[in-house]
Amino acid sequence: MAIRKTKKELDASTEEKIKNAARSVFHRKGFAATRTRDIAEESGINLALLNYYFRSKENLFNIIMMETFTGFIKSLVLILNNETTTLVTKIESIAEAYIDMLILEPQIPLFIMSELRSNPDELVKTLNIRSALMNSSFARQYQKGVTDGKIAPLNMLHFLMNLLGLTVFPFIASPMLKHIGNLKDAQFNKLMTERKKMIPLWMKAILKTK
Amino acid sequence: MAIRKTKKELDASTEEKIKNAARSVFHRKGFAATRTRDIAEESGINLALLNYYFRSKENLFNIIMMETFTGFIKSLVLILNNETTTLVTKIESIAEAYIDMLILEPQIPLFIMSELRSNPDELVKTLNIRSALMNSSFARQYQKGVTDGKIAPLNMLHFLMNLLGLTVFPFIASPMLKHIGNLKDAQFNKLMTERKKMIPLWMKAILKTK
DNA sequence: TCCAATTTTAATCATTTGATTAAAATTATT
DNA sequence: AATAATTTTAATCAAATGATTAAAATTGGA
Repeated sequence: MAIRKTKKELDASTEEKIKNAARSVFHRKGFAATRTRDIAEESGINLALLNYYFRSKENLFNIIMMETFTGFIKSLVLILNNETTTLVTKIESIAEAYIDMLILEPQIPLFIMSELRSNPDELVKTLNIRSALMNSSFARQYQKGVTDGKIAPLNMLHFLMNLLGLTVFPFIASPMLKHIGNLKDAQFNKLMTERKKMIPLWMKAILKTK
Repeated sequence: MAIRKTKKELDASTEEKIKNAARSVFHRKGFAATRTRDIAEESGINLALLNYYFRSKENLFNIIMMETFTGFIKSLVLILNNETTTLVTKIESIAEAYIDMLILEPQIPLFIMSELRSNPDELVKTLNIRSALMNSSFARQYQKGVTDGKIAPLNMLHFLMNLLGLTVFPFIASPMLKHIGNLKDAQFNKLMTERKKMIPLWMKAILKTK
């Protein structure tokens, strides 16, 4: 006999509907420009339900922000901590994973960076990305490369800025870039897909620069 | 005899005081998070004066946005249109000019990109960066380099993304980067200053990548 | 010095917006 | 089916916010 689910479980749980709408609106407009009524409307619920389930706009936002940020960082940390891959493979994985992700959710980087500007690093500190990166397999491979003279002796942060700059920046600047190149979304995405192969080549060239 | 100035000219013109405060607050918090009262307070004026001089928050914002954006693009267009410099020199000039600018005004890129997301390209179209770039000295040098086989055959937009990504992105991601590297402002700026020399080297390496 | 024009202020409006409340509707339990 | 618990709604509140207005103060010119 089929298991009987409660109504709540059946219709995607109102709570989840609100969160999905909130995620969409917050990502698109940011905290300050988002009205709780926007979220209510987009999720097809009564405004009061938002406060019933989440107590406040701020609380709902913090939940979304936390999920979004951890989701964004998780892939990076996972790849950098993989003990079974080479440094070059890690670069390839990051370019591929992030560009795939960002083609699907292009608003995420700008959302995160904008909101981090107002929120004085609380969240960043909580997740402690520093120790996750500095003790990673990648960090050791990078240091060894430098010591062995196979990598130009450069602060690892430069490496990170370069990799993320090449990968993430185009999505942040996409309104400008689309205009300059007269590109539709599909053409822009095609360019980004090309970069999945190119960025590793470029990063290798950078690593060897003296 | 000394020329007698009107009171308006003497005390930096109320209008200018309001604009300066508005620029500062808008750059820091963005349009939606900015209260007209914030601007009034920061400029030491009565709230009504803002509307007396600028009619509305939106109008004042548009003025600031226009000035900021043109200021940001102007350097780029000027350098790329210089007929007397080589392509490599142009790269060096851009890295140097932008990093110098951004060390002084690090909020500008995030401000521009955030606001461009809501404002569907109106402004971008008005300035018509496309034609300014596509007909530039740089564009011709780049195409010639590709035809002569001295530059890897790549869409010029990739080049632009790379140069701006390496130069501008660190300032957009600075809250995260400062945390990861445990950096104070001065240390961060020192890293950025290092990049003025490194970015041209990296870009040259990228241009040769096949 | 006096007057008209400009600038500034204090008070107030109207709307927007986040949040609450009490009642209604629905669901789960007995 | 009756009752208790949960969920949803409509109405409303209070504070925040952009804007206006009428009066006061200041300024520049006659």
